[in-house]
Amino acid sequence: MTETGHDLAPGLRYFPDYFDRPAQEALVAAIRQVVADAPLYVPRMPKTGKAMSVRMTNCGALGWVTDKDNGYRYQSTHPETGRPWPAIPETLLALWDAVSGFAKPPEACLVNFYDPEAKMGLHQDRDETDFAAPVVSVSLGDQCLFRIGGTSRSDPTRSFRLSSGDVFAFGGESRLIFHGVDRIYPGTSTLLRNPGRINLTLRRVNP
DNA sequence: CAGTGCCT
DNA sequence: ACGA
Repeated sequence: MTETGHDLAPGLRYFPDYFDRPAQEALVAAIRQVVADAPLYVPRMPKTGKAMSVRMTNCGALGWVTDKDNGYRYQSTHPETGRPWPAIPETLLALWDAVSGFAKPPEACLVNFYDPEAKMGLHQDRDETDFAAPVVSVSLGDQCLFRIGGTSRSDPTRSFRLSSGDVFAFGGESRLIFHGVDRIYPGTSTLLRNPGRINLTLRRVNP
């Protein structure tokens, strides 16, 4: 495992190619099982009801969801099936143990599927009740242009071209940084059957 | 403002 | 930069 910490803000950690190809394939198989149980759906913005460009699902005790009427929140059931979210795959729990430095396990794993046109605007992950634990993020499939700023929206930003198997963690002073995905580079990975990218985000929600 | 749509 |  390699960690590139240099030139990154305190609390930000980047592990390029954390997962090798066989591990990525195993992770994709596990995520396919999650999606078979908890289908991808289109999340909607609070108040406007505007569709986001990514499709989402979750695994874990809690999942991050958003809709027009109730906005951003965590809940224990899939918004369309009403069923509890499936368990977080073991590989991801092991990743959390290796990288988070946090004793308690993650409660939520948000699964975001980006097709080639999908984007995610700059935002903070701030719907958790406790920010002591880091957010741990895994990239699978096509490369993307990932942008990170600071804790204020107006802070300057830097961009990274993330590849399949890369892991990013934001903790400490960087737990609440703004971050987003500006573009997907279709055809840059053979991991998935279809062009696009999967992002997995592990979070601790409650203290 | 987890958005869009300009602009350079 | 916007207007929700």
